[in-house]
Amino acid sequence: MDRRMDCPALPPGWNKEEVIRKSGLSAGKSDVYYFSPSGKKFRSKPQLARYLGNTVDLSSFDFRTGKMMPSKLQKNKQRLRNDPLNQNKGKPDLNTTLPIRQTASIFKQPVTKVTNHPSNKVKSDPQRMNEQPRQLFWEKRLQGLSASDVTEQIIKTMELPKGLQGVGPGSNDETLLSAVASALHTSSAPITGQVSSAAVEKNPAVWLNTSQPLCKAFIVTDEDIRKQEERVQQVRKKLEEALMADILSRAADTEEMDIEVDKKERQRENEQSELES
Amino acid sequence: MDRRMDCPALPPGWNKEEVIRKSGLSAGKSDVYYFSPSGKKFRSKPQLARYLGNTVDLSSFDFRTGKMMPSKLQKNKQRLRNDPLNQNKGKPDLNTTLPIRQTASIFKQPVTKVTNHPSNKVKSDPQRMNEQPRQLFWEKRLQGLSASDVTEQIIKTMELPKGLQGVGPGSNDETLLSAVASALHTSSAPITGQVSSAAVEKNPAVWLNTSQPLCKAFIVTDEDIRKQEERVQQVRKKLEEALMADILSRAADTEEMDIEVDKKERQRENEQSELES
DNA sequence: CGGAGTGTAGGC
DNA sequence: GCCTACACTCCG
Repeated sequence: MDRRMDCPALPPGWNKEEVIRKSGLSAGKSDVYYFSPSGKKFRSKPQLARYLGNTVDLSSFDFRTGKMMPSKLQKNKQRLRNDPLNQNKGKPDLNTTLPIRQTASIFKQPVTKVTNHPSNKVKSDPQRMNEQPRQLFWEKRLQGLSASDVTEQIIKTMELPKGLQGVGPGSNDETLLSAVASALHTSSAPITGQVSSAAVEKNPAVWLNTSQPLCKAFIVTDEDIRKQEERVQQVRKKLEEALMADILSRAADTEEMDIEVDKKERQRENEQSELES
Repeated sequence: MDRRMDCPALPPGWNKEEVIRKSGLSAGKSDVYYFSPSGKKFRSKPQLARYLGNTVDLSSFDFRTGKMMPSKLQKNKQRLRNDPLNQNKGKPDLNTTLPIRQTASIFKQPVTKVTNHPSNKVKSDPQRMNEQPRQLFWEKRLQGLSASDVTEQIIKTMELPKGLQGVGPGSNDETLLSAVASALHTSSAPITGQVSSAAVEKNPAVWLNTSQPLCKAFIVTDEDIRKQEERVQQVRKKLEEALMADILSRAADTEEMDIEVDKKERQRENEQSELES
């Protein structure tokens, strides 16, 4: 297969290509590439995962074949296979698994799960635990960047509440947004802004709090909170509708696949009990 | 140790490097690599042995530490330890072990051992048992190659007896030598040359004997054999002198090591008998 | 396509 | 269980 083929395991519009090496020590081996709907080329699973973030779960995705391989999941959990409590074949149990926040953040976002059992934990990214030293005004490196969705359309910038104001040289609405967004993604500590923002301008080395973004301290009113809750409700409703439509449109394919998987698993189990009897 | 170090157990010019794995499931473990004088990288003992052939005896070589470990030799012979006949600590017994021809051939050379017991065998390389189809005049691919020793010094070419003459297009002394040497290394059949060498030039597809080198048939006289025997005697004497000098120069080190090994073994045996009583 | 770095089957 | 030996990935 030397030409681009559809790849059913990825979202619609993604293609896969396999190119055979013609010479050298590795002649006859092949390289696999994926192409996003907009044509961007991907050469490895980490590269793909970086791009898709957690919009797609690639943990069981086999890059070479382009298929989901349930066997890959067993790497960290050999234990689960014959567990009688575990009849849900590979799908995570939403009642016992801690979820991951479904944003497009480049970092996994912890979710606090509140129930009445003391053993509940918060998932968090261990890579973030060791905080690194930072340059003063390091957020200025983010100037000129803009967000885009998976089809590479640039997402229009966001209106920030009037209460938020930047701090530091050359501060404007764009850098303010970057600074606040970065702070939300890179620390789980509360964001309070720079307390002594007048002093910061005069002697940043002394007065800048590097664990806070380049924005002045601000007040969040009850009214702010109520408005935000309303917005979240609306967006969730839209998400629900989109997910329902997607689930319905895939139902036929998925059902076929599940039936095949079930058949094979049952067969294997039968063979096993025959051996044991 | 993350930088290339000299490795005294191997020929001069060989280096050893140890690299710690930085990430992944095996983080903290290390990989050991060797580098030939020309810079080729070796990642395992079998790979090293394949390259060095029998120019170096690696049977007691410990790949991870880069040292000769006499204890490694005891793997196949726990039984011999307390044998009063066995005072030669780990050196192979030349009376019972079949030797390997000590040439620099890239292939192991079988040695015929003639005694009066019917169970004696000839060692041979199983990789060579399946003979491959060959191109006519395939030896021409060897043009321009020259032999070099382990320190990469090019070895000056060899005077061939006047009786030997090439056959085929563009034949000269260099290709003749390659052809004869290859034949000696790749087949254990007698080398007789091309019988109908005039006919070969006219229709090689019909008259060329591909299992023989591109040289005319020749006569080996008794005189040739006597001269060659004399040369072999002389070279063996030089080899004996070199080996003696080497053994003497290493004696001090080796003795120290052997004493340590013996001490530990005796201690272990004492502990063992105490446990058993 | 090469090669450093990591994964991993199979031997002990 | 750990290690050896080599396959493979990923990125230059």
